[in-house]
Amino acid sequence: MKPRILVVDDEPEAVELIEFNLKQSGYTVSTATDGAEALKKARSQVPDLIVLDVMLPEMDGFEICKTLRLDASTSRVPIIMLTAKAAEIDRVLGLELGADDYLTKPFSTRELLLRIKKLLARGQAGELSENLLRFGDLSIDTPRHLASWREKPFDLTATEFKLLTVLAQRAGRVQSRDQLLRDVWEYDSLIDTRTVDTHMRRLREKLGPASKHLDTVRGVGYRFVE
Amino acid sequence: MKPRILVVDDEPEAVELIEFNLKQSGYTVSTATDGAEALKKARSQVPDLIVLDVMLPEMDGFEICKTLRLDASTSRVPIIMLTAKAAEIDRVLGLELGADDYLTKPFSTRELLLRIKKLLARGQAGELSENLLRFGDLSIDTPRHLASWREKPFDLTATEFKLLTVLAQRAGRVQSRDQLLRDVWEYDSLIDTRTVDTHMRRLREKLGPASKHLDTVRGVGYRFVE
DNA sequence: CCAGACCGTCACCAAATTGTAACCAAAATA
DNA sequence: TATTTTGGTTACAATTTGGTGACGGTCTGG
Repeated sequence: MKPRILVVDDEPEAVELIEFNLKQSGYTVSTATDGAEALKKARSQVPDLIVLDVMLPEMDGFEICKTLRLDASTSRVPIIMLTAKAAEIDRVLGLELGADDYLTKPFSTRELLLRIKKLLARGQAGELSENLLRFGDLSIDTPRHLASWREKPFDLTATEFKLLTVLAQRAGRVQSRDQLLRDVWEYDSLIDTRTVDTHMRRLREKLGPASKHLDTVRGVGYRFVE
Repeated sequence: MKPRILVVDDEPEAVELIEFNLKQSGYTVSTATDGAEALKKARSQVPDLIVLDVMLPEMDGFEICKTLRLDASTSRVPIIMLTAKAAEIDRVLGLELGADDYLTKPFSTRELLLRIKKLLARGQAGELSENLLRFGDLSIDTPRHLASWREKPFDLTATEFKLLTVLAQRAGRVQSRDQLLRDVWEYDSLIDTRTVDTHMRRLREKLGPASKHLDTVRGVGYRFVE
């Protein structure tokens, strides 16, 4: 999936130049030449990154940036500001505006491409790493309470999801049935340890091909393998 | 594209005066001299702004304002109220009516033009983005306390609206009942209660087709899906 | 003061989930 | 090979969970 980038600048030649280079590099590009158009496009199809010139007629880049930050859907889109004056930099990157990077004109295309690449990478890493576990085609998203195989979610019950999560979080290490009972069921007492087996079966059944990640270690317990 | 403005006043001379000045300033103007006519015109071709006199025969400006706010297509049109008494101002601008600005008669034409310009500018720039959540046909406008489906507003109570808002703001992430109690009801205590469920039911009922966004995650809580 | 809106609870019900036991197959052991 | 141990599988009853309708209390605008 090609990342979508919105380029905003009031000078058509500048836009064209950037657009050409970005497309060369494999991005999908949309453009705008004034604030209203920029906001409209940013909202109708939220881009993965925005390149935004500060100097614009009517609504300037600062305004646009601030506005985008206030809107839920666009508040996290990385923004690279293009600015003429070095003096503006602090404001651009500071809390008030919260742009993610800047370039002073004139800038080299290579430089712009590098910054874009960096920001896109950061976005993908940061967002996913924290609460999202990924093992090839299998992904587990804790806050959403969704586990999926190739983006197709499984229909897991609460216990099954927790069991899978606990195992995946300790991927590689064998977990005894007692450990699982403690961590998944939060029982002090001794419920039948065969309960774990039954849940493992159900989990495997629902996971289908993804159940290859669930190993039985005979005489010990279960293990999640990558 | 010239902004369209609807002027409503029962005194023909007043209407004429305003109309003349607005046209001078490059606006397209339509007029009405009573409530029924005003509503009809406002609906048939939604204006970009309405100048509305409070004192009108039969249906007064308050009524019209309220009615316009309830109608999907006109609920966001900025309204400037013309009022004789300073005492009415609170009510005009408050939540009940939600006019966007007011002028006490007599007023200078220059003043009116300034207010109009300000409101129209706001409308184009910030208004839509600021605190407006959009999920396909469903939109939630926090400051206006208005949630709507294809621009048709729901008739939600305060609690229902807040519940919807909190869920939508954390779209995707499951919220436990305890979390919802804390964030929507601002309870500290974790009393066992079915209150959340009941409100979800009422909310779903009112949302109709839009309730497809509201997922139940059995054993965990509720989730707003996009 | 009253009617109506709004809200928190409760009781009930259907459905989903879950723990357990009984049974079977495979692996380990002798 | 026979026996024992371990884990998989099936079935089922008990429990949990959430949806729903109803009720009474409170607040508010008229």
